[in-house]
Amino acid sequence: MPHRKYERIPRATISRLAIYVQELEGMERQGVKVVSSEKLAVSCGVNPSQIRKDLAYFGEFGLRGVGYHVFELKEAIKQSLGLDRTWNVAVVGVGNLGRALLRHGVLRKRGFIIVGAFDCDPFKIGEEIGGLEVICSSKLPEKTRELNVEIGIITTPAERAQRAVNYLLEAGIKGIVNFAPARIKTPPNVAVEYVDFIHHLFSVAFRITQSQAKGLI
Amino acid sequence: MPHRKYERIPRATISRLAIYVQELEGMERQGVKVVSSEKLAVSCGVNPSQIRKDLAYFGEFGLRGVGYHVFELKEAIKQSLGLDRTWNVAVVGVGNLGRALLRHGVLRKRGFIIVGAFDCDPFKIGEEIGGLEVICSSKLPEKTRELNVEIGIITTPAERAQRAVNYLLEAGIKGIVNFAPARIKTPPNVAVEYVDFIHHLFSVAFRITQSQAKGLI
DNA sequence: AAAAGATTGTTAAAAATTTCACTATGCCCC
DNA sequence: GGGGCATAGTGAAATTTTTAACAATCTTTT
Ligand SMILES: NC(=O)c1ccc[n+]([C@@H]2O[C@H](COP(=O)([O-])OP(=O)(O)OC[C@H]3O[C@@H](n4cnc5c(N)ncnc54)[C@H](O)[C@@H]3O)[C@@H](O)[C@H]2O)c1
Ligand SMILES: NC(=O)c1ccc[n+]([C@@H]2O[C@H](COP(=O)([O-])OP(=O)(O)OC[C@H]3O[C@@H](n4cnc5c(N)ncnc54)[C@H](O)[C@@H]3O)[C@@H](O)[C@H]2O)c1
Repeated sequence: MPHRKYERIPRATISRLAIYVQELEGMERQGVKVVSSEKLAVSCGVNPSQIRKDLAYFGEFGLRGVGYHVFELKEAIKQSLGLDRTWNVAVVGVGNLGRALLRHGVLRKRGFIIVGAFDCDPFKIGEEIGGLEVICSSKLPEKTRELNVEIGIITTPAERAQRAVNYLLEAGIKGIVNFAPARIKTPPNVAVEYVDFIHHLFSVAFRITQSQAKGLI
Repeated sequence: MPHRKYERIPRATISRLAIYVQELEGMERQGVKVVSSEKLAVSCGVNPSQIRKDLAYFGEFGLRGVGYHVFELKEAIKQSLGLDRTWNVAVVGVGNLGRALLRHGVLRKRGFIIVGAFDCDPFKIGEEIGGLEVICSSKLPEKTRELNVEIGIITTPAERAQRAVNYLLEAGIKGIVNFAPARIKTPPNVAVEYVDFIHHLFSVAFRITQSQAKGLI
């Protein structure tokens, strides 16, 4: 079957593919060699058809009557997502969260190399964190280009997010992951994702409230 | 119109309501008193009908011909989400990320009070961070009940997440926000949310790859 | 006080996504 | 090598979610 390259791929599919990769890696560590859509579905908490459908957007990776080879499927998904290469990223805002990111190894392990760390606080500039020197954010456009940054990670306070984004846009950034709790304005050709952990707390609080309300009725 | 309390409310609606609150707070700071669904939609990046529909799940908050009163709408949404009260939360895993959360004021400002910080590392136990003493995670069930924790935040490494969750479940926790990149098993009456920032990086990488591929064709 | 203008709440239509059901295909055992 | 079993891939159906359209109603103007 030809790969459906021209079909629009649901956002939800991409986020599930990331979950599949995660679970496949777990299985790999446990020495599992082959897995069925049924089994993978259970461990990802989704419907088996959903998995098969999601994969069908990119090709055929399974063996009928058998299942999927864990390692191969993981590699195939990663390749489909564009993760069979490394990506240069920059962190803008070296506060509590920015530091946590710089110190955390998981990014590099996943192929996202932090090549720049920027802050506007003179006390932070020059400091070394996770093997990187903090650079003045006035040098953002220049350095972003120089370091060949493709993705920017915003960890400034909310009210500074747009300014930081503007600097990145100036340098022709292609994608942004925004941790600041503020919507940002970007041209349509820039991929933006929001990591909004407060929203998840809201959601949990709501669901608890709701299930308690239901219990009372 | 009666509130549609018995209708199932889409997950996506809840997450948008959180965005509305965010933007309404921004408008409030700028002194905006009244806003139309049209204007709010622009600043949230959604469709105006979507906003009116989302709000309709909970009641009527607007004034035809006028719009919504910013402060009142914000309060009404927060009340609908169960945020018109405080929630006791506990952080499990006081590493880079756990520390960032403990030091960050935004949680408290939103009504989520961190009442407990747990870690299994003997070198961390007893340390004071953000005004809280780090407690040994073996005391989790006991302390969780004692402190009346309702929501647990998991910031342990992925392979420890399930263990931490089990402790929380033992204590009858109602909701969990999991930052560790691992799916966790919980009974259906526990609300679980995943904050998976790597997924957002994956998504950005994919969208960049895709738009570049499109450009080449 | 009526008419015009604006904008909500709501119903209907459209679009997107998920799930189901079935067909095709591969492996294993006899 | 053929039959039975398992499971991927896929087209259709069901469901959910989003968008559009419009009647209801509030404010402002004349
Ligand atoms: N701390 C957390 O656990 C956490 C969790 C989720 C989201 N967030 C969000 O992430 C953001 C950062 O949180 P934090 O706790 O690290 O805050 P922080 O105040 O510790 O750090 C913010 C940093 O951004 C820098 N900064 C400000 N304006 C800048 C600019 N224009 N260019 C470059 N750097 C600039 C500041 O100097 C500071 O170092 C906030 O928006 C916060 O809401 C934080
Ligand atoms: N650092 C980041 O920026 C970042 C961002 C997103 C997600 N994460 C995820 O968050 C988690 C924590 O990241 P981190 O950088 O803080 O790691 P870390 O190694 O700095 O901290 C983990 C902490 O958990 C503690 N711990 C381990 N097992 C425990 C248990 N059973 N009970 C209680 N505490 C336990 C450890 O002692 C350690 O203090 C990881 O799963 C990571 O993938 C981190």
